[in-house]
Amino acid sequence: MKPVTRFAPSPTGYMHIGNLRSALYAFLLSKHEGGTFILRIEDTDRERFVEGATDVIKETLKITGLTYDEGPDVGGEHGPYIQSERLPIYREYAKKLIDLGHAYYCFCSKERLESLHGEDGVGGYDRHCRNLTQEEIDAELAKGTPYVIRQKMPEEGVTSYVDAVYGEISTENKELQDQILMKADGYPTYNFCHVIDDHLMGVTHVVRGCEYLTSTPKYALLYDAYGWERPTYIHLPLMMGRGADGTVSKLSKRHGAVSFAALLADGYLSEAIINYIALLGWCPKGTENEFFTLEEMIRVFTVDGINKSSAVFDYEKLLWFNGEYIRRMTPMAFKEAALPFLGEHSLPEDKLDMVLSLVQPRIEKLSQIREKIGFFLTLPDYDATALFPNKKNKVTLENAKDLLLAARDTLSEAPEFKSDALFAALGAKAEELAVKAGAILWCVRIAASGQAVTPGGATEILEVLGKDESLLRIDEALKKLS
RNA sequence: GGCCCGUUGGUCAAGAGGUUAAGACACCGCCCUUUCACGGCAGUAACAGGAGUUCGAUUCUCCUACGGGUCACCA
Repeated sequence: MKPVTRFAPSPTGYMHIGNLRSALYAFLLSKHEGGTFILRIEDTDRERFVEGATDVIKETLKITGLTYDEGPDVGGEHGPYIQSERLPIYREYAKKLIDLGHAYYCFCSKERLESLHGEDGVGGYDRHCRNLTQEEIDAELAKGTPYVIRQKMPEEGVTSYVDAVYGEISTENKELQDQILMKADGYPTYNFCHVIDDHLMGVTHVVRGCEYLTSTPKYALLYDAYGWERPTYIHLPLMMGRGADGTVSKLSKRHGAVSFAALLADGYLSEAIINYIALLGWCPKGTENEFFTLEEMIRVFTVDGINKSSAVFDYEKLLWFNGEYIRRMTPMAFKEAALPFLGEHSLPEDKLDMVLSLVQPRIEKLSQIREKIGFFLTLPDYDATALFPNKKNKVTLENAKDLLLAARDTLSEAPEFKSDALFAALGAKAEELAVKAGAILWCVRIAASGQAVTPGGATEILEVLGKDESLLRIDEALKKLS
């Protein structure tokens, strides 16, 4: 039987990369064996519902290439795929569970429930309504008392299941709370509806974060109560973030950009993000390669490569991955990706292409483009006495002016303002003056850019600037040096 | 606090009783070079601690410590 997996996010308005990784693994697991990947929207919390949030989810899956076979917009034989549209189903199954003796009505007020909790907020339900008589239940129902439906946990014994990653997980049944299955507002809780849906949708492998590791026995019990076959559970190690104080905890906003959209906006590439998070908690067998397309991941993905211990999200390494991906882009692809990050500029098309080719190997995320190319647009105010001297090229404040004057002569006579030609001409000039080519090139580059570190060498910068602007900038430098 | 899970260099990680304990990021050095970056080469750095089991434990068991997760009418 081919595996059926699902990604079942809540529409919270943004896609956390931890969630995205869960989606990725679920996708890879099913696709590795040609199975089915389902998208299901878990929107049963009406208070947290965010307008348009479902679109964010769909958009993210589209960009990343995690195409789902069944879901809200693509349909499928197990729909609807939005939980708020499945309410009658949950009611039916809740009723059935009561009849089966594994659930019961609870009429306790929220006030009463709160009084049960200690000052630390920890404390469970005292099962007050667990043993109401049918008469008492009917009376409350007739009165219209608001109620919830709770799962009736076994009072003794042990419930265990085998997780594909963590192995056997056992819990004493006395540790299990009679958790709420149906809320007073008629909506189901996650604890209930995800089980119903997973079963009804034929999900064979439940892939999710390991924050569910300890509550899964309760879900397993639900499967058992209905007489359904339990799915294979695959809990994933958590993605952690390191705070400024050095402590680690579940990756959250205080650790930096954690939503897929925020990462994109910061100039990270979708492919790089996917590649990086794939390797956070999973390691392909039999290869040291770290670069994978989605197709390659599908081919090599196996559950036994999934790690048990949580992993700290390392922005440094993501940045490195991103830089690698940027360097591997075709000039055309890079241009397309870079355009939204360029901002206002006056570069003509041909010059823009050259600038981009200079910048592409030197940035690690697209948002770094602007600062890199700023000097092309306007010459920064710079301190000549600090920038010109350079020991390696034997440039001093004293000879810089002469070198620049010589360069100016050469450049003003240059028939063609192209990098290669200028490089040759300046080289010849250096030879004539018996100085290192580097000396003259250094001076020119500083004058042309006004900064010590630039994308591209001196003559490439000159070509982009053009003859007039280049000479202007050299004159400016000469003024500063005198 | 109860319960559950985890622990290999700063980070991600390979490893499956006998290895010089891989590799990647970061860092450091050198080379290349028209600055920087890229690229190439080299280097620093790890099995949390203690008991067992075993001829032999990073690897198996137990304990401790530390870290994390979970105990909602959130998912």
